Amino acid sequence: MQHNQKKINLELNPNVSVDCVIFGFDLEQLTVLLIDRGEISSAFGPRLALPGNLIYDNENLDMAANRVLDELTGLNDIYLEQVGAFGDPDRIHKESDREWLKSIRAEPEARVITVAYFTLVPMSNYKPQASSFAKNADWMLVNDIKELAFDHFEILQAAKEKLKQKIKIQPIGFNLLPEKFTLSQLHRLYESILDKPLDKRNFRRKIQKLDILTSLREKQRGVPHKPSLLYKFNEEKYQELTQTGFDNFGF
Amino acid sequence: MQHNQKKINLELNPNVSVDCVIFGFDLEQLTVLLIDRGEISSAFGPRLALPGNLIYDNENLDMAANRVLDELTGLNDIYLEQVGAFGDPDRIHKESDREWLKSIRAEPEARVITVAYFTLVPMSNYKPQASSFAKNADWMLVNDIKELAFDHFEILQAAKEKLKQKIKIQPIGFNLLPEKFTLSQLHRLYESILDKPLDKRNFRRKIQKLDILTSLREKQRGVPHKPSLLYKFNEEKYQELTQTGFDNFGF
DNA sequence: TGGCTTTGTGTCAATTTTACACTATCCAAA
DNA sequence: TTTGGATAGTGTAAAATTGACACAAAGCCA
Repeated sequence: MQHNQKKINLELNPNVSVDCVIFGFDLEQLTVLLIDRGEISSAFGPRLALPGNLIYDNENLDMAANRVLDELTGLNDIYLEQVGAFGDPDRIHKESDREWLKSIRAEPEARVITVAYFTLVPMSNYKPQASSFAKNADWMLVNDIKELAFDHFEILQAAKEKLKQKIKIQPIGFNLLPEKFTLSQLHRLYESILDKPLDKRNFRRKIQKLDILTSLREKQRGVPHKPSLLYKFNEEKYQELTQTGFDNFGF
Repeated sequence: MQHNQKKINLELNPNVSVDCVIFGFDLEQLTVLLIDRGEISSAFGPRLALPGNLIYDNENLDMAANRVLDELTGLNDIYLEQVGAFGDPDRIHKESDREWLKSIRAEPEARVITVAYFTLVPMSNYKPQASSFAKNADWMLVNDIKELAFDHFEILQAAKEKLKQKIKIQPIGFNLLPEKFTLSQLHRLYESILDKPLDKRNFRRKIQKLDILTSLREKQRGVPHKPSLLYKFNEEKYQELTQTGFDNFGF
């Protein structure tokens, strides 16, 4: 999908940007989509950054996040949720970041507030294609990331927290797992996001009780061990729970 | 440094504002602090708005929120938590809002993204004093508010949700109740925020189990009914719970 | 055939939740 | 002084939930 540039032909707003934290899951590990800013930024600091850029004056923030993500990585039509606004005046303090901004911005010294968004997608369905000022765009293991441009590492931490909270309150997985999946895969998904081990039997019990799974009369094939039963989501229940949530606490 | 930033730093950033949702509690009901924008805005729409204004180019968002709140209402030194960013291009769509902006802004038509903050304070300790473009500033019952300037009603709803979430996860009340308070007062506090009745006995049991209350050997005086025992917070435990939270769910 | 790997399953004790009703104590008014 | 009005304070039993824990079953492969 190409965005119609005629709709967005006003000026860039020099003071507001959006950044996207796109988490990916490949049935094994949690990753995040980063762009490589190339040589210019490499002299003094990290080349990697979250995909993000200034917004246009006439687009809303959600649209801007989707547009920017598309422009830098080719991913589009993704539902994004807000993490929050980040706007320390000195968030551009690394020398490498300043140099790089000079190469891509009309007003590289302008004060910028950024609004961060996040989501979680199945890696296999989204093959990033770098363009614009992104020299490369690829999934990186979340737990391997130590440093990022600007305040992006801080934003990543905040997004991880949001994701952890979200998974405790809403079902996630519909789009992340294949249509037919095993309970072990769902189990690994939760462990990856919460970043801690969960008891197998207790996990299964809890999930079953939510009543969002339909057991298929079908087994895994070709695995060198006992094959797992396959399940699919009960879409109706799933949607319902997405609305109501399954908050457990609460006076 | 290519050019001198000092001039710019003293200017308002025309594109970014902050708005504050200050909830108040008076041992009875939940209120929110609003400003009256006066006659200019009244011809076509609501006069009431959340306290908010543009940020300066060299202040961070948290500081800006505190400054703006102080300037408009006289309240200061309040810890504010972020709700999120709101930035529809058409958030200034009411005629009354446009007219009003013309009277206070250098660039009344500029696209503005606002970052909303919220907190909860004891009403009795904070007596708002309107100044700047606020003609008046006062506490209004949250449940009575039907309409506000710009997208402030939407912001208020979001802040209410955040507050509900927060109260389920962290102790709130230390600053809201008098040093010595009754369990009924704490009970009303929770009911006001969650906006639903809570069973008295179950509420008391749960609170007691948190072990943050110290029972005093002292009774209420002068009430026309059985006097309540007074309690105070165990500050140490309270601080601890503020850090760790008391999340209950969770795999 | 045996070994490797992962699946799938049940129970018990401890804790937590929910629903529910009556007596005690103070003030004020008669 | 008595009475009525108002709120405080208290316990229990049934149901649901949590957490800890171990072993047999099923498929592949060498």
